[in-house]
Amino acid sequence: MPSRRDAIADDLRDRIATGRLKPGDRLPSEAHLAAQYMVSTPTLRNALAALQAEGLVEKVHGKGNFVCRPVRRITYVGGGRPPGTHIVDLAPLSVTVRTTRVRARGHLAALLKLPTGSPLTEILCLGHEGERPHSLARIYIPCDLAPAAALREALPYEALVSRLMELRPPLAEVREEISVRLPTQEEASTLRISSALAVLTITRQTADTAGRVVEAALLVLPGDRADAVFTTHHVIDERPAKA
Amino acid sequence: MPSRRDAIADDLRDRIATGRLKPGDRLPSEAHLAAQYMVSTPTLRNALAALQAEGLVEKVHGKGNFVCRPVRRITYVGGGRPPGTHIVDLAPLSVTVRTTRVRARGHLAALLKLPTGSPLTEILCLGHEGERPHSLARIYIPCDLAPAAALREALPYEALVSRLMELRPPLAEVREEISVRLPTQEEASTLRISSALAVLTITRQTADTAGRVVEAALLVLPGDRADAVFTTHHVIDERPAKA
DNA sequence: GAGTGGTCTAGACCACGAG
DNA sequence: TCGTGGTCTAGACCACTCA
Repeated sequence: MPSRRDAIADDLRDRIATGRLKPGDRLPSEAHLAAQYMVSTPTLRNALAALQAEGLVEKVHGKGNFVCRPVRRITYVGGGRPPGTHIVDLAPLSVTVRTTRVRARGHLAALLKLPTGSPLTEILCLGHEGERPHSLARIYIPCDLAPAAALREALPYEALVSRLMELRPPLAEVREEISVRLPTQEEASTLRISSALAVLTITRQTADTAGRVVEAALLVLPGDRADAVFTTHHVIDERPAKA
Repeated sequence: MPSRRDAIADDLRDRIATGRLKPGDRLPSEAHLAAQYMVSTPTLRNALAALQAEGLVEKVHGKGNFVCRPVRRITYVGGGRPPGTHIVDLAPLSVTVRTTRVRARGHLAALLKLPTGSPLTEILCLGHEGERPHSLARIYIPCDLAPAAALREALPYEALVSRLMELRPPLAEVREEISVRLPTQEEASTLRISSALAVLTITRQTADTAGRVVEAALLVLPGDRADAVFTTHHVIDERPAKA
């Protein structure tokens, strides 16, 4: 037997799917809905929490619950092909960039294969689509490969990427590790997502032909709208069936 | 000001992190904890729900709340290198396999680039580690490439994989699409995870040298213990800076 | 049957947003 | 100020597990 919470969530999902509730619409107040479904407020709120975790409904304190606009999906394309933006390749995208200098420590030092304390340039990117932020990237580069002076704050994102291309030796290997977790409180507020909405994280390690790690990137993408795609080409089987 | 729920969750997290609560331990009953923290049961349960979503605590109806054993992380290695298991490469792993015949429809047909209704062999894999299931894979192969007769139910997983290697033409391209979502109710119960724990899904499309899709795979991995890793090698820059 | 978690109720009080 | 959601309470009743 489905719980009332699930029944209500299903009904609301259906109302949204069939367009009886349209994107951007404000739902009736929780008290109203609770009366309508003849349940108590906590039960109704539980149902809404489910929809919220699915990214269907957005709660705004003091205003109400709103049907989320169907989000344009963000596709992260893996493998870091030399030319081309690599964070996200979608049109109406603005990226806020902030560059600072930090020092490698802990996990980051290991990722870059540098001793703790090595100076790094940190590039903080916040991708936007219209008003809504939708991706967060922290890129770390050893200072000698990207002196902060060469990456002025004022540089727009596109310029920054091509600047990096010039500065760095040709890339040879990209390793991308993907995992899922709940956002930190900071990430949730930066991305303006519910802290119950899981995020896709990509840890990217880029090495040059000599095997030196020239960049480490930590990307955080909201799980409700992010995909990652990897395409691997197998150049002709050189060693036919070894095992 | 942190809510009581968060304060309690933080405290319990800390108790687990510092080993005052050990993996496998049963927590005091909810009523007991509620009294201890001087909150009502719903509030305490909210705190536990947070830990549950993080995979730190497992609730067992009628028995109690238990600290999860630190899960061995599952690493999915992308790029489908010809030899080698591709779902998961960890040692104490048993896979339950079930083979059936189905017909392509909807999304699946598109994925395989086959007309709707085409006969397929479905291979259902459930990866285990000890008692606990930890990965779910549905693999679809056009029947002519893998006649069900050739893949008998009795085949263990390893044998099945090598059998497939023999049957199919050499693979040329693997496309893997990754996303995050909440598990379906069925997936949650099959994997024995909370339905609030996001899963990592991998949709893998494998094509042969002629561009024909020879396999589609839908993988579902619990978000609290699954990673995916992709390594891309850039063979020498053949076309130096096109754009 | 005793103890556990699962679900739900019918309120209370606070914090936020807008007029 | 008023309506909204955010949090919390102190119970009730049911379902499951285990002795």
